[in-house]
Amino acid sequence: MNVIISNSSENPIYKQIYDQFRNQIVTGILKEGEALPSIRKLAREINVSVITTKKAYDDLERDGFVASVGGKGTFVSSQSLEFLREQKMKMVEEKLAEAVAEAKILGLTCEETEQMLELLFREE
Amino acid sequence: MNVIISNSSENPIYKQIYDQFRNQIVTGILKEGEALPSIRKLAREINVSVITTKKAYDDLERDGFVASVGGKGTFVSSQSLEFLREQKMKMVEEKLAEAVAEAKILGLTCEETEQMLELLFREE
Amino acid sequence: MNVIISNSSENPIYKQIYDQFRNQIVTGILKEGEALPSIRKLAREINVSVITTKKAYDDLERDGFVASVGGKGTFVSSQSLEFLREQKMKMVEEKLAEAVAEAKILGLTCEETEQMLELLFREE
Amino acid sequence: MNVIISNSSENPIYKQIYDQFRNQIVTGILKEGEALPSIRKLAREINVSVITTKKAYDDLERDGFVASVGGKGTFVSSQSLEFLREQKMKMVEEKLAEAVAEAKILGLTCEETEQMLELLFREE
DNA sequence: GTGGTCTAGACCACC
DNA sequence: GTGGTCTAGACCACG
Repeated sequence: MNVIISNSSENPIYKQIYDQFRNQIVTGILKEGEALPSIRKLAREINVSVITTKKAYDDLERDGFVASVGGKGTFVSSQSLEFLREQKMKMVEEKLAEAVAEAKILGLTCEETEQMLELLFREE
Repeated sequence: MNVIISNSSENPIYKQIYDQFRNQIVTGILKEGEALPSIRKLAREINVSVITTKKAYDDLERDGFVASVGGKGTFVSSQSLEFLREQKMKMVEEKLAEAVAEAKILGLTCEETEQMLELLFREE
Repeated sequence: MNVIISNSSENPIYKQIYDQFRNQIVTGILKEGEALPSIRKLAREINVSVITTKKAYDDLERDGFVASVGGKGTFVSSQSLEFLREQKMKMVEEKLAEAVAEAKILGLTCEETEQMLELLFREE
Repeated sequence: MNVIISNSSENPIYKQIYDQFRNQIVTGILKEGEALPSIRKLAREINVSVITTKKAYDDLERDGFVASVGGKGTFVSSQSLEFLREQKMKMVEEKLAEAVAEAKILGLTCEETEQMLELLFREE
């Protein structure tokens, strides 16, 4: 199973599930047409309520990453590489924008911030 | 009044108050020894409950930015420039680390991420 | 219920709750992973406001004794015996330091103070 | 002036004044019949309200340490050495009792606590 | 059910 | 006036 849940995370469980599948889809680990585990099977394996896995799958479907087929299962939607790339950029950009906003407020220069970014990239 | 509250923000009100005063302190807008508005005056002006402003001030005190003196008021603590600089870095680094983690997961290179950062810095 | 509140105590109620849970944790009566009563259940049982029990739990969390998990409950954190022993020592030392300061001001010798301590220990 | 006030102390100002005069009396620094500074003079010198110094003097009088003579001033009461010694012991004992109570709750032995006391005595 | 947040009042000690 | 504490409700997200 490619989903790992942390009870101590600040993120709600349904969001953790959502994020991990979305990441696997945009990075190509889960490919177009591939089936996700059934909500019940997943719920059993990671020990959460079916309601919780259902909510994660609903959100994935709402955002166009998967499609539910009644009585069959849930499958990765077909998407252009373009779309996937855009999604990736958007996800990083959101987080990055917050950091930049903070840096601006605090009067850090672009160069200082870049140095921090490089350090963080090399780490770990 | 130097505090602006957004009810539609995902951040709780007390956090918004906390953030804004913390920003003003680390950037030197509020200086050592200066008084913050009283919890009741602030509560009145931004239309929130006293308990909410109190919680923000409690958190600021816990983190060493201000000191509350019963019957007197709440004042910016004296702290080294060192400390302020460290705080600034820490605040940006936290956000930046999230962005970098996301970028790594999605397979972006350090250079690509830096380009996005530069763009965001120039913007707006 | 292992919590007893005195309205006539000089300590605020949230502090009384905090102290009693902290004591039970450092002495091992409450063990790692064990659940504390929910803030609402506790509030009902000892007849105080929810906000008061919440404040006690917040403080316990801030000091690393428990972890609150939204929608789940509040649980004793895992911590080393080392940490617990240190906490114990710190708690007694704080009070003892006050007594020693007073004794010094008043010109009592170490021996005199020790005798008082022994008497107090044998008592009751 | 033998009174020092700390605005950052958790003790209210009137209590700080009370404590310092009481200490000076029981240790014999202020002797029987000696005059305390007038409430107004003291208030001016330590920069607090007259109401505050008045409250401290009232409490000292209530507890038998000084006597106010209308239009004259405030003077240290005559007291037996016996009484002073008892007061001293009582003051230390109160603080010590708290420490011992805490130590007992936490399962520390008398010997362990004595060792801490000795350490604290030698320090500083 | 749980915790997280918030409101609109209130009383107190202190200055 | 100030901060410190408390109450008795309420709504929300989460499971």
